[in-house]
Amino acid sequence: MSLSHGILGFLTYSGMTGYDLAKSFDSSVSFFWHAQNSHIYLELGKLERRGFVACERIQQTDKPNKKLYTITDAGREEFLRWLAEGGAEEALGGKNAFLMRVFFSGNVSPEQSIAMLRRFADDAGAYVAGMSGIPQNIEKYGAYLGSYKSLYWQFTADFGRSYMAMCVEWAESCIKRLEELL
Amino acid sequence: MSLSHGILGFLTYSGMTGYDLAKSFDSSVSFFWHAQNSHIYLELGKLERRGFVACERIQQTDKPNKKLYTITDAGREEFLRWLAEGGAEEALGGKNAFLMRVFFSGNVSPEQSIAMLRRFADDAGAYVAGMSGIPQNIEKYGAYLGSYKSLYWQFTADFGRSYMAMCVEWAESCIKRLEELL
DNA sequence: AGGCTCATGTAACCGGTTACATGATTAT
DNA sequence: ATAATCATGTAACCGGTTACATGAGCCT
Repeated sequence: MSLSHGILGFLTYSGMTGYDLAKSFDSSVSFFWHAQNSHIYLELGKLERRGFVACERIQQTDKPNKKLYTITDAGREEFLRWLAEGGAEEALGGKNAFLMRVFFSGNVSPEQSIAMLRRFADDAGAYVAGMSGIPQNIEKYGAYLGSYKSLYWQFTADFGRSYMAMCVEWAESCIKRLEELL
Repeated sequence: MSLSHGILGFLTYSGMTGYDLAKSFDSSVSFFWHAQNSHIYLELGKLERRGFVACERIQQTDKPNKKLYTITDAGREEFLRWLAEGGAEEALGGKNAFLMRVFFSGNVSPEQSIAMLRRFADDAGAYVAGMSGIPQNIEKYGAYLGSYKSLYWQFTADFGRSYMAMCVEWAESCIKRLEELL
């Protein structure tokens, strides 16, 4: 149950609508957590039923009406509890369907595998390129968040870049070894 | 639907029981894909209903009776189709609950974050240590699989090691930056 | 008129986990 | 005796995805 904790996390910054939350996810954590808006609305309902968030209906004349969610004391408590609970395994023991494909690629030709790895390396490169907007975002919202909080944002972005770089290096070395077989 | 394709992959090597498959997953792909035995049995049933595997009941006197599953032509076709379909995004856009925690760690003290990152680095180190048996396994089963197929096994193990090394390096550098704040 | 942003949901489905449940045979 | 290995499953649940469905207001 992690999307709900992400929602609580964003709500510690300020009250938000489901729509706002979807945008926040998209502009800051999307490279390691993609959130469907339908899922966000679902989770907001659950969080409200559990008393972790409160909802206020806001009438608007210029735009459609909306529901503003704010985190409650119980929600804050739950959020901090989640932050403190260990869980490094999550990043380690995770499923990787791509590696499953690599594992069984002995069933296809080196040429086909090279093509797959090539595509992988290119995608990883494109991913890094897609992250280029993050520093701007960090600077933009960082002033509002404060330098301490934005430092952690920076950390996650660094992780993403290191990971992608590692992927590219790994794929290139696999390709080299396969090319020796041609 | 990826466990089912993993099952099909193992069945291209030889006919197996659900029990055998659980052991195979555990001894070769567990560091990037953990499979529950209950789940394996469930998927075998589905695969049989779809005609991708065939089942033969085998009576044994020395051990409990068992069900031997073999891949069908349709299964082989589906397996190759899956291998060919792209999907590099799977390794890239995946969810990472640990990074979610890092992202929001601006809500706790540097000391607490350092402790979390320390644990993460240690866990990553332990993970690499836990992979030490893999080269032996590759050598052991590699002779049976052939050098071409075991090369890909090697690739996945290399990925695991590189990833863990990257994690350790990243965590150490985060810790250093946090220690400057103390 | 057409497309964009704002705004909120429902329903069906699916892959996977957890907990539970059983029982034979072999080795110590 | 008892632990380990061999062997197979069921049921409830849960987090998440996909597809569907709606509609106001703003800008060009």
